[in-house]
Order: sequence, then C-alpha cells, then structure tokens
Amino acid sequence: MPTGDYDSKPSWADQVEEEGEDVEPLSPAVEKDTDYVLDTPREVVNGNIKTITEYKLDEDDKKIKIVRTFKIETRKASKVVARRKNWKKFGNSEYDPPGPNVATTTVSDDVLMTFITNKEDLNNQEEEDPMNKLKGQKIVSCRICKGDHWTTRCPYKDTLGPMQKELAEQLGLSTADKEKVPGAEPEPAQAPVSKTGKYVPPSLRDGGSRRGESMQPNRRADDNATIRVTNLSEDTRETDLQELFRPFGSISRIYLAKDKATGQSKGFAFISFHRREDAARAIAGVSGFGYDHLILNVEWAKPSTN
DNA sequence: AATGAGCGG
Repeated sequence: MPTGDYDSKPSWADQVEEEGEDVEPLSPAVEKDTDYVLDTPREVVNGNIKTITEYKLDEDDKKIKIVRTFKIETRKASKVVARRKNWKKFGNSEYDPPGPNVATTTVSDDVLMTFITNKEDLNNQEEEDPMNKLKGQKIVSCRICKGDHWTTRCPYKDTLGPMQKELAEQLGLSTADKEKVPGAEPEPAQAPVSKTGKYVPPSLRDGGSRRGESMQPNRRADDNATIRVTNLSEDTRETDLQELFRPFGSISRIYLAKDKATGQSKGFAFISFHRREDAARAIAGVSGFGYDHLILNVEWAKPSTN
C-alpha cells in the first residue's frame, strides 16, 4: 500500500470524485457559449457509477450528446496490473530503484473501471460487423429460382412464377377447407371471385389457363427490343419519338432522358418495342436519319443498370 | 458525349 508523502499530489481517483462533487449545472450564460459546452466533458460520480457527459459536433455540424457510464470498482490488483508493475522505467524515473518515487509518482488503491455502455463504441462495432458479414454474400436471391437476381428479373418469371403462384393458391384453398368448421355459416350464394376471398388475377382464374387479355405482356421480363437513340435535339419530346418510331411497330415504352431538376432533355432516349424485329428495322431505318438539323444515331440499348 | 427510373427483400 502507499507509503510516503501524500501532500505532493492527490490521487487522480480522488480528483475525479472531487470534480464530480463540484459539478454544478451550467449557468444559462455559459450554456450559450458553444465552445465551452462542446469542449468540457462533465463527470459525475454517483456511488460507484461515474457518468461522463460531453457534447460534440457530428458530421452534419449538429450537436450530439455523448454519455459514457462507468462502474468504478476497487479490487485487489489483477494479473494485468501485476504485469504492468514489471514494466521498465523510463523518462525521469529511468534509473529509479524499484517501487514508486514520491517525487514523480502518486500511488493509490487500484481503481478498475469496468466498461458498461458506450454508445459511440457500440455504433462503431455495429458499423463494422455487418460489413464483414456481408463480404462474399449474395445481396439478392430470387424467390422463384433462388438465382442471384431480383424476382422481377427472373428469366423464369413468365413460366415458373405463375406455376408456383397457382400451386400456392391451391395449397391456400386446401388449408382453408381443413379449417372450415362443419355447420358454420354457409358461403354467400353469389359466385365469389375466389373461395378464400383473396384476389385472384385474371390470368389465374378458371384454372389459370387464361392469359391476361387487357394486360400487356410483361415487357420488362426480356427487354431485348429496346433501342437507344442519341443526338436528339433538345426540344425533341416523347410525342415526337412516338411519331418517329411508330411506323416500325408497336412501341411498349419511350424514355426520354431528362435532367431531373430542370427537365432539360439530355438528347438521348430509349424506345422499347414489343417485337425485336421491329426494333431492328427501326435501327436500320432511323440511324443516320436527319432530324431537326441533327443526324440521329440509333443502336441496340444495353440492359439498364439495376 | 451520352445506357433511364423504380420496384422490392
């Protein structure tokens, strides 16, 4: 245990406690001084719990409050501390004999601070761990074929997808039948769209043999009939493109690239046809075509970035 | 000169 003169320096642990007792609520005048508030962590010791409160500016220059809570324990020296006592002396104490020199060293009871919570550190850990987990992992998995793409982009969207849906629908019906209590309220006499009351898309009604009539076929599924038109004049509009390309076949979509903010045309567009042959003829027919004092360039579009 | 948005999970 400590020996010698204690008047030279007080124990830092004592200091903490004294400061803790001294802390007063900041006067309004001081609180308005941002720098003071930001730079001065407040330490409060309550029993064996020490709370440090400080204010910082985050990336958005917004003031954030950081509260750290520690448990202060007094214990017999741990192994770690024992090992530390064997460290080689350095600086002004380099040639001192073993043991503390009261001129440079304050010895006190061992004070161990056990970490309880620290929001900052917790956040940092959460930022790093998911990143490691994500490494080498697939981001998306198709619900239809488990492939490495979104369900909506699945190549089997038009074949496997509807089959699975139908299957699920049948299963849903059979379980609903099992749950049905005999003698319960009878179903309404009027023919329902579905026995379960769930919505059934037209293509799946009547045994699912019908194709959607009013609905256009899924144009996104295989978009191999899209062309890119460049060198459009700035005042070309969708309707102009529609007029220009309609003669080659049925168009499913026109996208004229525009600046999102200003609405200004970027001078290129994507035209999707229903049939690839029409798109091919459009390329042949319009590429090199003089339009609004400019020579249009038309080629196959690369698949858009998802 | 230039390869869209948005939908999800």
